[in-house]
Amino acid sequence: MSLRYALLGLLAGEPASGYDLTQRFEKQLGLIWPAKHPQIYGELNKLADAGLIEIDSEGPRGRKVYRITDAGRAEAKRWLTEEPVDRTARLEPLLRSLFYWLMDPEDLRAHLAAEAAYYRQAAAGFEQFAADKDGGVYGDSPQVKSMRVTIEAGVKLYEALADWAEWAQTVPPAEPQD
Amino acid sequence: MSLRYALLGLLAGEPASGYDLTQRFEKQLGLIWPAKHPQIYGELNKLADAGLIEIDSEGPRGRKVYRITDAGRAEAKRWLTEEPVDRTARLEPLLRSLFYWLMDPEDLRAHLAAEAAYYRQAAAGFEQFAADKDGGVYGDSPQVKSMRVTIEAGVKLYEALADWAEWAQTVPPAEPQD
DNA sequence: GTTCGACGTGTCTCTTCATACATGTCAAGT
DNA sequence: ACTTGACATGTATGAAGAGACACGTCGAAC
Repeated sequence: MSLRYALLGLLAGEPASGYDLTQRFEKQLGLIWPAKHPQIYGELNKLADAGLIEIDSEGPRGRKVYRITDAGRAEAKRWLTEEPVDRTARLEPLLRSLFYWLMDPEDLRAHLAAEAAYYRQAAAGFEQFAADKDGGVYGDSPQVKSMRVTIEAGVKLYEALADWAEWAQTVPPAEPQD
Repeated sequence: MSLRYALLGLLAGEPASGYDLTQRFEKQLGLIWPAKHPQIYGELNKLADAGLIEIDSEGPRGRKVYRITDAGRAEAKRWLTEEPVDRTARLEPLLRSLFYWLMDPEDLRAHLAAEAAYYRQAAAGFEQFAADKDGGVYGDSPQVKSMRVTIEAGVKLYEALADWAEWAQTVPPAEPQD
């Protein structure tokens, strides 16, 4: 259900086509809410049928730019204020860590090093983004201010994971099991 | 696919029934990898068909205790060392934060306070768990050592989110939009 | 003129997961 | 004797999501 609101929220910021939105998911939203084009196009059609968005203009190659409607804006706001937050997290890397005792120590060392590197780099990516925002590269519209808050969550989250993976490397390995 | 390995990993630690495993997901794993009983029972039957687990004993009320097989242990190890880590994260609260600019400031304040409280409490839960482990309540088997590592991730992660939600409350609200 | 890469929208199929429904057992308290 | 709550395992249905397949367009480089 969240993808529906993600699209609605993005369109509340500015009109966009399915292709535009797919790019944004790929480049910006992938780390917090991934979505592929089949799902996006499908959901856009459902949103249009429901009258929450409408076609703003059509362009070359069948491009359809959508715009949010008043009903859509109201629905987005309703979601934000009335729908309970879904705090479900599904973190495969943490699930794996529960079974580290099954791994050979050398494999585990390599694994944790890769984990730390990945998370540190992801955090750095968010930080770069934050620096650009703070530097005014994107202006200071309300949307940009909210995005800055989201990015801060990304920084803190991925740094926490990087710190964890580094810390885990200092924990003495258990005897290997078979 | 991960649930399959979650069950395999848990059974590598000790034999358990579907009911036992459901309880563990509810009480311990819910915050990092939720799973409900229909999925668990279904997956257990598939694992048994594949010869990765087998029935250890049967008890009252149709209770079936499963035990991991050698093939299952090998498969779990293969997963841990050969399968690429899936670092996909899908965090609805962070997605929401992207659209905070659509909310009325007073609603947002209340929302962030609730977020901070929730994450702080979740972190405290993990910390309590960690303290028990460190206090030796659960012994110091290799499984417990791994779980201690996982718990540390939980602590760091949820504290990061709590810090974020508290920090976000200090960010001056944007002008309300309609 | 052709080729190539980005642009652009869609369908089909399969897996995963959530929710509701369905069924029955056993122990303990009243 | 009866009721209640925990124990215990399943099925049915539908939504969400991933990956493959499918089709067509436009601009730029060669």
